Amino acid sequence: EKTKHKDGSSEKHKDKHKDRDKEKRKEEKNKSSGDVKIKKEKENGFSSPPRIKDEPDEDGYYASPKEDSKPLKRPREEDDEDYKPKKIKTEDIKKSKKRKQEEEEDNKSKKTKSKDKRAPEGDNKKKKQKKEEEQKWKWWEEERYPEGIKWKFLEHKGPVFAPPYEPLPENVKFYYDGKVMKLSPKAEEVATFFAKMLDHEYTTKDIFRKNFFKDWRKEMTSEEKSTITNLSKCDFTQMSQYFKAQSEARKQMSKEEKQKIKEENERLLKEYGFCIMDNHKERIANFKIEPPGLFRGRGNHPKMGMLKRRIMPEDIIINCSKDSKVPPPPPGHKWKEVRHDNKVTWLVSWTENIQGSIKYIMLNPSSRIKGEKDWQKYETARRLKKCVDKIRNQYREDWKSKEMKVRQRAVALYFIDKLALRAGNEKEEGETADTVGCCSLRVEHINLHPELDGQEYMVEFDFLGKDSIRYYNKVPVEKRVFKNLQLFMENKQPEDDLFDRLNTSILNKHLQDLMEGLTAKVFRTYNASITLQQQLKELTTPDDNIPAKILSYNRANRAVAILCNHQRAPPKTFEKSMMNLQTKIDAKKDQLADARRELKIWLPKKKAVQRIEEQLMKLEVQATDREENKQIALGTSKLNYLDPRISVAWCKKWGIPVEKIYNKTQREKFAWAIDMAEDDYEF
DNA sequence: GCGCGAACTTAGCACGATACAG
DNA sequence: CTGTATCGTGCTAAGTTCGCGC
Repeated sequence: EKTKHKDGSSEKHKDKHKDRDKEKRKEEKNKSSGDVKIKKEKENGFSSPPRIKDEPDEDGYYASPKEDSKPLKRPREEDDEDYKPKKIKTEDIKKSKKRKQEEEEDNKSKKTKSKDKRAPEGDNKKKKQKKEEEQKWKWWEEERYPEGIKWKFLEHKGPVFAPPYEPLPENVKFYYDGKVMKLSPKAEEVATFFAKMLDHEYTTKDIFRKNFFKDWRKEMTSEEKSTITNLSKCDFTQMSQYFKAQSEARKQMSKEEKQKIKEENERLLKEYGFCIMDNHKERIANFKIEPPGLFRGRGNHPKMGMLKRRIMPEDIIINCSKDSKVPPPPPGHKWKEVRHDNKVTWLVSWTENIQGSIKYIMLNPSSRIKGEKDWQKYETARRLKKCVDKIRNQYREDWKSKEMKVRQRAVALYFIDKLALRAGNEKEEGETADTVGCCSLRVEHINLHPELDGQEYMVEFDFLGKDSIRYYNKVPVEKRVFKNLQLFMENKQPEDDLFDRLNTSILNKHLQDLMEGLTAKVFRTYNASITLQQQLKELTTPDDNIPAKILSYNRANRAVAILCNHQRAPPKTFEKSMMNLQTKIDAKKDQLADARRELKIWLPKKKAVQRIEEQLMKLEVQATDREENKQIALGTSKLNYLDPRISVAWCKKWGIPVEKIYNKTQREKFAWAIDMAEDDYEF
């Protein structure tokens, strides 16, 4: 009975999606065809990491032998316990009880040994060697604040505003309907935004033009408004050429001029790029306010072309501590508000005019406040590791449930787990591009094949996900899942929701019951990290040299990127650069042949031959790596999904310098992991 | 339980800086 | 030394999650 659809559910959804233009959507992003598809299929084995291997081994897992010798002072989960009693909120107390049972033993063995760094209020180290100390500050060895409190002291200089508009020189003309027309400053500024984009394809798109023109007219004087009634009669070519010349001139600048600009940027960074948070100087991520311009969303965005207005001090909310020096607004201006909220991490905020959402200035990933959160994220994923088998068994049971919503939840969770899909919140139609995640999948996004490519129960996914990146995948599923999907699709239109009894809120609430802190995205983190760990084990050959090992690392990384569908447009110069590399390889081969010939005559050349062999090998590895990486982006997973301790441990185990894996910025972000992970770290 | 805003993480791309080849 | 390929960074859009008020 209960598995039947509610009456009218189909109707409701039909209505909701009625004017979506399916065809356009399909066309939108076909860049992900060909190679990626093939690779995806080839490496699909990685999509569902081998379950058996992942089982935590009861004894060895929680306490790794090395842990004792480490001054790991703040085992996260323990700390939580410490702080919980102080909390007032009933919900937190409930949580803490639950957690106590579940995982008290985790990290138990980690002793807090080193004595020097405890005091958080900046003691003896405050003054002496300040710079060096700051650079090396190991926040991960200090105590955390109780949950909810983000800082005690915060001082900063406020944001850097976009440079003011510089009117065009007199000789740069704008023509309307063939006649020269002098625009008012405001109208001119907006016109220049359009002129700068003239070469982009999207200035030819109807929506873009319509949105732009509407917003442009708002900036015009009434006279301009009455004259300029048709965008197609506007001639921006002189403006466009002027800007091209400008950017050309910038490139041609002398060394001194470039140096001057560089110095100016450094000055800005020094002055505005840092804040003081709790006795430490921390780098700010985005201290510059976004300049005005024309909005270009990703994919087929209904608001493309709209004017992103200039942000003024009067729009700005400053957040800092009461006892700090409040940054002064620019002369003649006032802040919208100054507040002192230490329950949040941002320093500056304003409301943006396209979606009406709030934008923030926050700290750099290397900061304590971001790093702690990142660390915590991976600890949550590791907790999932401990109970993932139970959860998997549970959702498999739920496939048989009498209740439709339980079945839908269980199938959705299966997708999230197996395919690392995103949760998929509902989106307001007409506000953003039409993209979906798991819970918001529609019937039209999947195709069921009882048999395909020689496999049974195949599901073919084809939809646009975050950033309108296409997700295309064919996966075999269990019979029960297949049957359920058939049931969910019964009597529905293509534009109806596949999971009509489910949304992210319902799903996450359920997950919360399965494990504290569990949400849909934890599965992505967990599966990404466990895949990396498992792939590294599988792919690393002990006898390989360093370049070959790094290729293995990149391949493991790639498996994750494919799992998470992190694509990129193939670099514009890809073919060319591959050819260059091939040329080099051929040259190296010749050189090797020559050297070998000489060797026969003159034995001491042996070393030279070896060197050339090594160089050749390096080049070949590089070529393979590049080819395999054509449309895969490794950065996103490396930065957001892979527990850095896995990579650090791998580097230590095989004697690979960590610089080969992480560049400077990444090493700063992952300083905590580089410092604490030993070669035997287990995710 | 729902809708909504706030806060914070995740995302790809453009472009400038840097390395490298000629 | 200069032009070009590659790499790193900045930018900011687009997600997820949480908590609040009804």
